[in-house]
Amino acid sequence: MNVEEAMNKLKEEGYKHTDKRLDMLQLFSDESRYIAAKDVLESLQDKYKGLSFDTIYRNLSLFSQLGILETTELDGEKKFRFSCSTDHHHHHLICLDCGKTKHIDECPMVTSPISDEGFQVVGHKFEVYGYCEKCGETKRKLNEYEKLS
Amino acid sequence: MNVEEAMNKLKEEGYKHTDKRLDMLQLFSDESRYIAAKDVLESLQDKYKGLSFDTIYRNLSLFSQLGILETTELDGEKKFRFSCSTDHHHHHLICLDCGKTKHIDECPMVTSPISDEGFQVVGHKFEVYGYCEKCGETKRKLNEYEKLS
DNA sequence: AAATAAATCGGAATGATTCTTATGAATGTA
DNA sequence: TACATTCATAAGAATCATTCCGATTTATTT
Repeated sequence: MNVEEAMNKLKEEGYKHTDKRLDMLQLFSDESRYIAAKDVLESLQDKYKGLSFDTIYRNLSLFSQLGILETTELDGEKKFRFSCSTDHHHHHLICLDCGKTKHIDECPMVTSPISDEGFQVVGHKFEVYGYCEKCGETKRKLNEYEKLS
Repeated sequence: MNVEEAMNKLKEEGYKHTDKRLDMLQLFSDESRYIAAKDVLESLQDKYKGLSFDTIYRNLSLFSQLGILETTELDGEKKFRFSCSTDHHHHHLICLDCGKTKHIDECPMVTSPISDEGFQVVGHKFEVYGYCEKCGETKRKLNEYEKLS
């Protein structure tokens, strides 16, 4: 999935092509990380001065419905990222600071699937959390600084 | 961990013993399921007429800090359950309707641990979602009913 | 260019959670 | 037991993310 494919999908499904939608998709396509609604707004409100939260949320939710974006819930916020183009099922390692992700190819539900007669299984979530190199370094420096004062 | 141990832990750490805390813990100990703050309030406000959300949230967060409760975020809400007494690391299968849980003994981070030089890993989440027997049955019946009308 | 259906704005409404301030309750000590 | 101290609580205000609504604007179709 890329921006062009996503825009085509929108048109196919009867949704309109707008500059805001294009820019939103471009934003996600540029970064392999989870982004919250407020960050999307922030990125675009220079270009679109009256940009409303409603527009952001409506489009994020539309994009998710259409499979253009993946979503997760973290730290009290819904976060979104461009759907990975790899065609195999996978999970992510996620930076708790900046949302940056890395693929995890193994899926526990594939390697040792959970099934239970008492439960009808409909989905699963496997996420590994940590700090990416950059954010880890920032934390280390801040920590050092704190110790000085 | 049981209610008594939890109350002892509170005292050890300098927190006071109150009836509300006891009842909250009792509520969790009775049920092996994830419960949201509003449900805790609902369960206790017959007995404690002026019971405030603040009390619930403050205590839930205290219990979590002390390791008395486990927590997860689901459907836009923080949910809590009594810490499992088993001493080995494990995960849960969770009913999306009522929060009921079942243990999953296998952990993907143990069977095939994820590590990455670029990321400093600090945690992970593995949850399987579904519907328990009871809620699945309810859904089936509702569905049938919808078709009739 | 006009018609129409969808998208957007702006702000109000909602729902979960946290904060604040004054009051009340539990514990330790005399 | 009485008192002081410290923690816990109530009530409601404040905050934050998210959704909803009515009026207006824009993209597409004709």
